[in-house]
Amino acid sequence: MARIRNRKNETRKEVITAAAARLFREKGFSATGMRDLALEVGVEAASLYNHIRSKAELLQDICFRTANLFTSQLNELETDASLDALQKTESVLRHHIRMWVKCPDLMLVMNNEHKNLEEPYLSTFMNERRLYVRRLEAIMDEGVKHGVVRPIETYTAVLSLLNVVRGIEFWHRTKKNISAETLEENMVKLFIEGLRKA
Amino acid sequence: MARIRNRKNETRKEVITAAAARLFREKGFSATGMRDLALEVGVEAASLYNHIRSKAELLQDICFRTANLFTSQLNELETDASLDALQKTESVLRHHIRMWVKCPDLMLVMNNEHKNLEEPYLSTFMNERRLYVRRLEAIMDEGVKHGVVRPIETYTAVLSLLNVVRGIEFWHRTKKNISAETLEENMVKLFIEGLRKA
DNA sequence: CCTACCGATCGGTAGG
DNA sequence: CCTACCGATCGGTAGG
Repeated sequence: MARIRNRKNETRKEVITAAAARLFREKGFSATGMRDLALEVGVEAASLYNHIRSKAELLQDICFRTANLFTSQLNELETDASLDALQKTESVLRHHIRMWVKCPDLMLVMNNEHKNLEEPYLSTFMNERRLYVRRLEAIMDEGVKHGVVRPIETYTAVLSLLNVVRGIEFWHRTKKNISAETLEENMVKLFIEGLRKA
Repeated sequence: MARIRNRKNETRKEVITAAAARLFREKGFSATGMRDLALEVGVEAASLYNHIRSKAELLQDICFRTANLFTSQLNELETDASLDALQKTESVLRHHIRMWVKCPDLMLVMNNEHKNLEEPYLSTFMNERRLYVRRLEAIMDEGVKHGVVRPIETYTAVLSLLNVVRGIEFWHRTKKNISAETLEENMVKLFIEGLRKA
């Protein structure tokens, strides 16, 4: 029994989740009503429940599926022996930049609204995030040890990397006259040059 | 008629506002109920209204009073002829770091919850923020022109500066074994070295 | 996918 | 600062 798909080949549930991400971003999870969401999708509120289990489930989907896009990139990267630690760091940074450029709704909801997750999802999410940070730290530590990264407190550097890219939200709003590619190159240069051992 | 103050010399309204900032940070503005706030302060919900006008007013206070701490620092800095543009940038960065270290609740609520402001406050806030960004851009542009800042797209650099420091939220949670001073020096070095003309 | 509706909770007020 | 309470709105369900 094939699911009904729209022109963009999305199932009804995917349409609802994308609309939810947009609204959760704009108004916040808690301030977004199921009636707002229904209006956005073009049905009555009660009809949403034929496709989703609850409002909470929408947030879980958004947070965990987005987080997985980062974990899986890191999985591939860690096993790549052709890159040194600074190159790996740059690759992670570029992945973050591209995600912020491509799907700011998902990134903002994951970053700002995950606190609305219910247990046990909240704890799982926080643990996954902590682990991700530690893995990045390990890469940078290796870079310092091998002399490609300036001797710096790598914990601070990881926190900085994860957050510099949040400026892209602002860039999205104003668009400016600068392309996504230029933005990426500028951010990479700024950050990686701050990191590179002279 | 002197207002009643507690041991920390805070008026009742100040106590309520500080508690509100903590809750708005933890749960978000919309998910925080006046009954939650009342519980935190130790009174009944109805009693809060002897000190504040509305829930919305609490958010306005937090957002605008915090924003003003940045505008006034910038006002002083701009008229200081003894500093070059890179030194001014460093001074702004240090101010941001110290604010995130000192009052993370205010910083997080201002940054994540200002979207819940009602008009005309929302527009006023967004305009003030846009202006602040432009003033920082002007400082960095001057730095590029005078050859103290690496020739980079300064808009990107400003967005980066405003956001690198958000990592401090994470630092607060874990504490690690690194002091606020070390954190500040690390962040400043990382960012300013990325900016400085070689 | 809709109409009709539920119990719970929301921000806030009246009156003392 | 409290008790008592209001209308509105919330997420979600029943039944078709």
